[in-house]
Amino acid sequence: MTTIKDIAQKSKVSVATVSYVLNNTRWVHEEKRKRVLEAISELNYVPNAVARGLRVQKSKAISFVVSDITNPFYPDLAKACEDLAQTKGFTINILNTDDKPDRTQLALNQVREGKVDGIIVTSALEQDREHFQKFMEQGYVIVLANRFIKGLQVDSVVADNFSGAVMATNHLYQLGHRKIAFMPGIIGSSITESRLNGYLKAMEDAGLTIYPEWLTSGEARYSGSYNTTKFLLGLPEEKRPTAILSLTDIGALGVLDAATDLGISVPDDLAVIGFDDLFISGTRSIQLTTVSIPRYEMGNLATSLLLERLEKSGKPEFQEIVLPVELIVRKTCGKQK
Amino acid sequence: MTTIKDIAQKSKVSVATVSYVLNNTRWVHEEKRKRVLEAISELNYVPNAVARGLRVQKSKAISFVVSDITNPFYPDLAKACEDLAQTKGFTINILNTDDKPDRTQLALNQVREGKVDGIIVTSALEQDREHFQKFMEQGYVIVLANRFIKGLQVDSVVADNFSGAVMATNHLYQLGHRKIAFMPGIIGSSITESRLNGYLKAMEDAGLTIYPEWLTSGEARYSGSYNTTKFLLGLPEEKRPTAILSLTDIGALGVLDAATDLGISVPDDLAVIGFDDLFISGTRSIQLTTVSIPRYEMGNLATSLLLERLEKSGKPEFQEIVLPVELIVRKTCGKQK
DNA sequence: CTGAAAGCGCTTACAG
DNA sequence: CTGAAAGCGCTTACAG
Repeated sequence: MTTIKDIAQKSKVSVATVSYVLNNTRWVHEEKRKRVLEAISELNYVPNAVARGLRVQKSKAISFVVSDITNPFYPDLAKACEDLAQTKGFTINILNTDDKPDRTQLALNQVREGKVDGIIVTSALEQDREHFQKFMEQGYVIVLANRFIKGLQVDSVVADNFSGAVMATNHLYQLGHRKIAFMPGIIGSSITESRLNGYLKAMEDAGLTIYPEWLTSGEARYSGSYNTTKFLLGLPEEKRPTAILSLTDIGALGVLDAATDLGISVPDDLAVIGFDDLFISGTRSIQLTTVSIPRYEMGNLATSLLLERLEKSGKPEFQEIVLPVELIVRKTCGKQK
Repeated sequence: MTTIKDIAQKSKVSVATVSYVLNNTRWVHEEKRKRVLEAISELNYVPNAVARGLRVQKSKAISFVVSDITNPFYPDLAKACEDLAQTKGFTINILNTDDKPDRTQLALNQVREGKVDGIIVTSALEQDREHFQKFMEQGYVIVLANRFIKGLQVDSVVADNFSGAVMATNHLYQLGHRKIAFMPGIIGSSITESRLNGYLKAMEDAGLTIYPEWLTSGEARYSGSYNTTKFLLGLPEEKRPTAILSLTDIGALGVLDAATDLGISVPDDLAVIGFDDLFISGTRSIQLTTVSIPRYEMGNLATSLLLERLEKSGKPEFQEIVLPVELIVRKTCGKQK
């Protein structure tokens, strides 16, 4: 491995000078400068980032934590993060938590260990609150994206999930549906809560009744949604929903498949709406009506918030950004009944 | 920030001793040991990984490079990598190349800079050959997954793409198809090449003719495949394929949608087969016949190859693993004609 | 304009 | 069983 010392020797200057030309951080006599540059290219030298990091106490890396990168929702976020980070010379670490709090701790430790300078978490849960609180008190920087934690003072960028759920529910109502079920996701997630609240509000405003059986899911993935749908569609006539609002598009796929397997046709006998607007949802074979979440923008903003806070170590106001969402009407709700 | 020195002072031992209890690397008198442990938990100390990394010349991190994490094929690979890496205390960096060679260079530099110990690249291209060659000559470690580079001496784990294409083509042939088109992907990728060769071989063995127009794609994504399909289906009768073999499932979705938009029904008027067997492909609305690629296993093996090579610095034989694939027959090819 | 030297926070021979 | 000290490869006050 060739180091700065080798370059210094070969070009007959001090290591200091090499460092200065490397970083362009002070004027160096043209001739020396040239010698240094030559030595660098001859010896194929690339500076050691770890040594530099130790010295300047910065790693130029950030962690991006997701609950499951395998869920097509997250790669878009991660991509946005990497795209921006890369232009600033930052490297990005991915960490899957599977929504397990101890995995999130692992991510926090990456910054305590100095491996990364800051962290973006898209998988915040209510039970993380104290850990995050303490983490920030220790002076570390974190920004929340996608899911926030109520009342926690921290930078965050989320979608307007409440309004999204209201819009979706109203859409169903306007189409003539009166028995509208909502399938919540994991508890402790602000997404489940905001969307549930939006649904509840819209149902109440419409004077519709909600059967407790409708709110049992707790699992927004494909198979959980598939099973819940079979349960819902097996309910006695009066309680059997004519419309299902799924927490995610992936979940909605489970709803669709369960309906198919039950011989129930969508949208004629059942309306379904998802959340996210994944690429796949727009496909001719799916045509899912859904609430679109601006994922790329969310990842981008979260990253720029983090990078900003990393630059200026002051303690400016925390920013809580809420991104607007949009109802994308396609084919899974059908026409006016 | 609290350092090993603080712990040493507080517990009245040397920093060496602290280090030894931290790493459990030599026997320490029980009493001192206890004092150290107490100090650690009282001061909430966590060792600095960067300093350690500099000292031992290891970062305990690896890079995982993909062409585009947004393509649902890759997250499964990445997940496998992280799952395994995490159990060994390794952290993983994700880097998207968009199939641009200079981005790949960035990844190589991450290891030259000491940020990561090794690298798994799933997006190798023929034009990377020399860079990888030199990289390895410099003593750095790399393993190729998914795509390999012919003749390059390096650890690799890929799927048996050739056989997959043969199986797919034969399936179509047995169903009665005689005009079977193949839509290649990016050139320089071993995947395009192996699958193309498999297709060519099967077509030849069956004595079928191939029109050059059939091989024009060069784009395995959705929109490229969509457009190519429109082109193929617009060909004069004799050259118009009755079956299309897409390089990927995502591409096959484009084929499906183009057919739909053209009013051509699948599988009655057009058979389509993909590659990958993404989750979505098995869904009731898609039911895509496809060649399944064992992604998770591929990521897992690649990671364990890398980790192995990182441990034993000797130069054992390079391993070239080829994973078997499977034809998953679903609904997009229909019955015997 | 330039260099010698301290120091970032660790680990690990070396000596006792 | 334990400690003082060198050193990993850089950057950056400090002094000239």
